[in-house]
Amino acid sequence: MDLPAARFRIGELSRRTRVSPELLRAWESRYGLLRPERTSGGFRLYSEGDERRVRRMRARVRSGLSAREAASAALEEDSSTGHATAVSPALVEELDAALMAFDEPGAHSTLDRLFSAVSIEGAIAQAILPELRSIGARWAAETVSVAQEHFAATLIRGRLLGLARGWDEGRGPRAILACLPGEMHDIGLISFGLLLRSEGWRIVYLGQDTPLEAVFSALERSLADALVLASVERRRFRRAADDLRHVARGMKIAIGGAGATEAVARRLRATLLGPDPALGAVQLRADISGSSRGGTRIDLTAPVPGDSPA
Amino acid sequence: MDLPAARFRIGELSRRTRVSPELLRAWESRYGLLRPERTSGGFRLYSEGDERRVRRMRARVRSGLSAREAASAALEEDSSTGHATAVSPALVEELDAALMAFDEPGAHSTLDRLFSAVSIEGAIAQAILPELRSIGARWAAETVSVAQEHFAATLIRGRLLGLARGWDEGRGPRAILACLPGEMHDIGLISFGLLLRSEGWRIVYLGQDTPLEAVFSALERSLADALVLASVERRRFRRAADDLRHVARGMKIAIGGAGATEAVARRLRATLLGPDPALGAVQLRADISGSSRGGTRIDLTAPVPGDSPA
DNA sequence: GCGGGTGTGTACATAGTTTGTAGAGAGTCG
DNA sequence: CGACTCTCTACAAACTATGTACACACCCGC
Repeated sequence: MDLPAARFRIGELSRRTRVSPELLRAWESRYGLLRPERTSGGFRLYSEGDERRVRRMRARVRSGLSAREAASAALEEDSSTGHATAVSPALVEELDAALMAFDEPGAHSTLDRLFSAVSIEGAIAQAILPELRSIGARWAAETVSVAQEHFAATLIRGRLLGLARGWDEGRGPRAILACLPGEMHDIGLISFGLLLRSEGWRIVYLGQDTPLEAVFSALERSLADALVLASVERRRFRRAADDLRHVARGMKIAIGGAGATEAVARRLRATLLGPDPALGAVQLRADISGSSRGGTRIDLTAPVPGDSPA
Repeated sequence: MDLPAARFRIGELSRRTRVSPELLRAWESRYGLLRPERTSGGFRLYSEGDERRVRRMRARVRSGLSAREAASAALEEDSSTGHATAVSPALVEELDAALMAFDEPGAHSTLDRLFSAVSIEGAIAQAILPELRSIGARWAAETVSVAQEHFAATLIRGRLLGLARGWDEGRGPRAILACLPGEMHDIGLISFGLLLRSEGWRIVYLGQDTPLEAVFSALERSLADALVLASVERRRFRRAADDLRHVARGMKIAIGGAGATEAVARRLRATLLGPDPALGAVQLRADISGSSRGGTRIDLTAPVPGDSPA
């Protein structure tokens, strides 16, 4: 993972983080956020670590902190936690072993270490979702029992929900997340919400099996920038489509989960989210700021065939 | 995700607490409610502790105290960390107000205080279950909307699941808890689990919609002393009865939820749990140690008509 | 009931702070 | 040479501090 330390200049950092070069320099001189190397001619040379620090700073600012406080938080977090960027495969194996053995304390303690070793988002994207996908695959191949699958999904859902606090605070754009009526598979959607949150969004999470009435009510209240709907079954989208269509006008809608197809997306004038939640979060941000272009699908609801098995 | 001591300015505090900046300053100068740090330029910098204090103040004001008394109460509560044994009705009212107003941060902060004021079990038995029952009643009377009910149930389920850690550790008797296949109403069962846990039991929690296969698998592994099954619908018990009957031999079974009737209990040779989880926990302990006496029914799954509404 | 005092939330004017952005002029890189 | 970057300065918008004023409700003694 330590590649030969790629270095890039301010324009590149600006493009990657969507923070203007002027502002990057201001953050450096005012708050000491960055301490880039220099070329012999004096150009700044940044590393990926700098990029992460900028992202953290930006997320804090979006969550309502002043620039100065955001910078000091981003710097502090930098030094305090020796956050690795990659999850050790051993840890994922350990998680899998605990889940397969119905070892609840073991699984929780592994998850504790996972979350303290890397960011929550990293843990989700690099360990939890891959593990769930792996379980799903083995379940399909019948090398994992229904009981094991159910245990793993229930434990992980509880853990993720425990992380879902203060979702709606701060200042970023706001997304409303809901599973369609009848849909109980919510692990993918919760993961997506956590990743979106780390991108600076505020989340209004409506959960499993959300009555459309609750969706409308949330829309009326919350000045949302986007509505994200998920279901593994296409018929749920079809059933809800008519009611949702007249919402689609003023509102950016995104749909995900195995039931979300291109046809449904066209019908609702919605963005079709791809199978990778991390990419999906970026995609949604891009969509909001203008260009609408369907990328890969996000598998919002089915990292495990039955995360709430039927 | 817990940021290191984030400090924020008055506008952010205002947004978080929904109290105007003018009023925050007035509360500070008039009652000394807050004592924020200052930037070099003189801007106030608040902490999360300040935020909590404002929320407490606001809650007291809403419940009828004068501003001056509310402030002194909020300040006092700050210093006294002593565990009360009874939940203050004001706190329950505050929880209700936050839930009905879709105020997620407010609800979480009220729950935080609830849990820190009394034990988790006390909070559940004295505040959360009554509140859920009250919402259920008002939902039936149509003074609470589907959206409100769904919001409250989803938030509280997430919170309770977050408490469900290390359930299976220790040395007490062990109970396996599961909702029958298809059954999604699990808030009552989780509450029951938490109360049972506080009675010293170890809990194996299988969750919503548990395949019978997962139940059997857990039984084989765990040397359990009791099996607790819940459903709001009688047909789920009927459907599962045959498969469960031959389990009933070596195992103490208890059933609860609106679908659990005396007839079903007789058929499964199970104990019928009453509507009050706290009593139910005591009852189950008594049953295990010998005498089997059905008391009142535990409403394991329906403190809210649709805690996972369909 | 009725004036006057009090408690409380809100509004405003004026001054100062914070922060993102912009431009000039010179230098660097490929 | 063109595109990019450097430093320094400036500036405007948004926010905040302070102090004062005001509207309204409530309570009190009469």
